[in-house]
Amino acid sequence: MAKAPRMIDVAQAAGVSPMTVSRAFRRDASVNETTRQRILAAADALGYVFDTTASNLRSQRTGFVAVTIPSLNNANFADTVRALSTGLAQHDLQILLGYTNYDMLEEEHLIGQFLRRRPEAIVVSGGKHTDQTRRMLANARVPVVEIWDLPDNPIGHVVGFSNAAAMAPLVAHLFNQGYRRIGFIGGDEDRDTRGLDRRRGYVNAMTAQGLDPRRLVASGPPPISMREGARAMSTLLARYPDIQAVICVSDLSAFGALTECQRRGISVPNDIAIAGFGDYEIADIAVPPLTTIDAHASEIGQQTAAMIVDLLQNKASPSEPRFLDITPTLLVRESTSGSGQVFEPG
Amino acid sequence: MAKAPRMIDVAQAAGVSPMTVSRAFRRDASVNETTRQRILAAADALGYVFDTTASNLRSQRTGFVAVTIPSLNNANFADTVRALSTGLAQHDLQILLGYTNYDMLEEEHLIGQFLRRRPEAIVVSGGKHTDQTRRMLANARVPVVEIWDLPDNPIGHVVGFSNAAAMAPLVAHLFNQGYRRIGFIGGDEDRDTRGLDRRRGYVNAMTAQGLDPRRLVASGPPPISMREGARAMSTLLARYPDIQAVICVSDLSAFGALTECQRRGISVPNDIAIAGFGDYEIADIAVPPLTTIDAHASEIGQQTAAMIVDLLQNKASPSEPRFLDITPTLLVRESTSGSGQVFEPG
DNA sequence: ATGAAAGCGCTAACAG
DNA sequence: CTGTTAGCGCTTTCAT
Repeated sequence: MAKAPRMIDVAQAAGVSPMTVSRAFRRDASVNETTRQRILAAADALGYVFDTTASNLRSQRTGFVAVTIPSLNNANFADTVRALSTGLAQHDLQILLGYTNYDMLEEEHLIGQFLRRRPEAIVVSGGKHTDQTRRMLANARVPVVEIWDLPDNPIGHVVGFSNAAAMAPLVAHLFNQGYRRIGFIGGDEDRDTRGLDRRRGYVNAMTAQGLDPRRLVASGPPPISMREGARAMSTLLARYPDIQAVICVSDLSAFGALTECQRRGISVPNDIAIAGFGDYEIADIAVPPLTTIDAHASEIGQQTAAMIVDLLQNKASPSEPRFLDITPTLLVRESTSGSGQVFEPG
Repeated sequence: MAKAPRMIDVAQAAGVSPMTVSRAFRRDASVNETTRQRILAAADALGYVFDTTASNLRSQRTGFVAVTIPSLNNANFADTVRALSTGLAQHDLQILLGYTNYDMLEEEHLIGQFLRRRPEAIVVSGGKHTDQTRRMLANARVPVVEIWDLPDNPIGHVVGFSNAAAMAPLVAHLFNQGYRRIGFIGGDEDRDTRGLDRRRGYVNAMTAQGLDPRRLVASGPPPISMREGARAMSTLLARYPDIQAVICVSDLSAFGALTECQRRGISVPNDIAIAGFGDYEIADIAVPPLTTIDAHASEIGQQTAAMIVDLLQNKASPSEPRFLDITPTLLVRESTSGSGQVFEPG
């Protein structure tokens, strides 16, 4: 079993210099088409595999984009990553994916590891990070994009939305439907920053409507689960028997809450209305379908990819931080008595 | 804005040679603890970030393990990847994750790209690949592990189970419960190889029990969705009105089927029994809870990580291909009239 | 425990 | 369109 062939072996086999082989393996390079074919054939015959490792060092470009998300197993983040990945792949950029498990220290560790691999851009979920993480990102000398949030004090660029503001149209919708005693399930864990933001948004919106915002039940630490949603619904029913409607931090807990109602013979939406967040498939197919908020996960990924590609192409002129607000959309479904129309928040 | 510091800058600041800095940045290296502290302090002061890119080239080790899965947004694969990632991280191995979108040509492309990055091991989902992919993997000079399947003709190592054989205990269970007219939803798309295997397993098991295995309905191309499960249930009810029980290729389609029954006022399991595959959270929390098959997704990831770590440590002696069968477990729940006990298939 | 020399495999920069 | 030279930033190897 011989040693793996290198570029110089291909060059010799094809009767050219290594430089020409190098050019032949890139798209933009100016190599005679006939020569190129001969080189690729020689490479194939030898079983040559291009060594990105050496290329990266010499060219000072890795083609990596580091991405951290809280959880791998979350349809929303998966959609964002998929769109991001697709958009980046068209420009030969490859995602280096890490999940933080909703832990800012884990994120710090991941970012530290990723930076050593010299990514060309960095994407982080959320706007809350440890000081050390902020420092590392600020010094990273590559574009940083915070997604799925609208941080007060962004590190670099932003593609996201306000998790707090997103709740207002939903509270308004429930109010318009006649609901007054509206509860909230989820988001009292420090780690679940987006959950906390939604909870805060609920409190603000309720207060603004002159309603009592204190019917709050935790749904356990992230990741948000259906089971915890069901348990929280139990607690809510015991603690606030007069409850008329409940907003859940996620469609997963919302569905869990719905099942708890089913088990108890409580009719949704006749007895209690339920709404979620995220427009997961379960929300659409549940019986009854759940009112929810579409955060446009794919579009966040798509726009982030576009932004990164653009930033890398114009890297000579370090542009201003960009701030892209992808406003979520309220989807009214039967679980809150609606008739299925879509409201774009004002 | 000065150039990013290199190892030699840290060496000068700490009054040592670059070689000592290099050693200080690795765990096993023999560097005086005082010196090490001085070096790390100097590195910190300079804002030095270790360059893995150069390290990779010189040491001919990247720390990458390439992993391809069909879909990012699938709780089973996510669980496997999480366990795999955790197990590998303890040995400074980092996953390079790609998703094939259930497309063997996409897989081929991904593997080709990944090989250029010189991964130290490769993990692929399933045992069906293009010839070109098989060739690339066979020539990769690193361990290859096929997971989530038990291929007839493995490329290298295997950690998985027979998707076909997994169906037998479920068919037997339904038979024992008295069901005879049992249908199957899912898996007639070429791309969905595991779905096809389960369908084949259903046909085999039904035939073995002397039952009619022809009540089959497709549930569309992967990824498997709840919506398609509901649609397939409609078709099944129209086509085979005498149906008593239905096995679905996944818990997602099983839940979709359940919702279709709910919409039609069909009682599960009184009128029709429903079973799924994968032990997704939805199966446990649905009303009624769904009988399913736990494929032990996390354990597959864990065992794969352990195998890779072991193979890399003993790389001097190229061992025999290893073949690890992680037998799935049948979980009987209310949706098939069971009372909740667990059967380990004989 | 530390250092000096050499080079991993490719490509930037320049030349023609 | 193609070639030559040098070197990316680390670590292997050998020495002390």
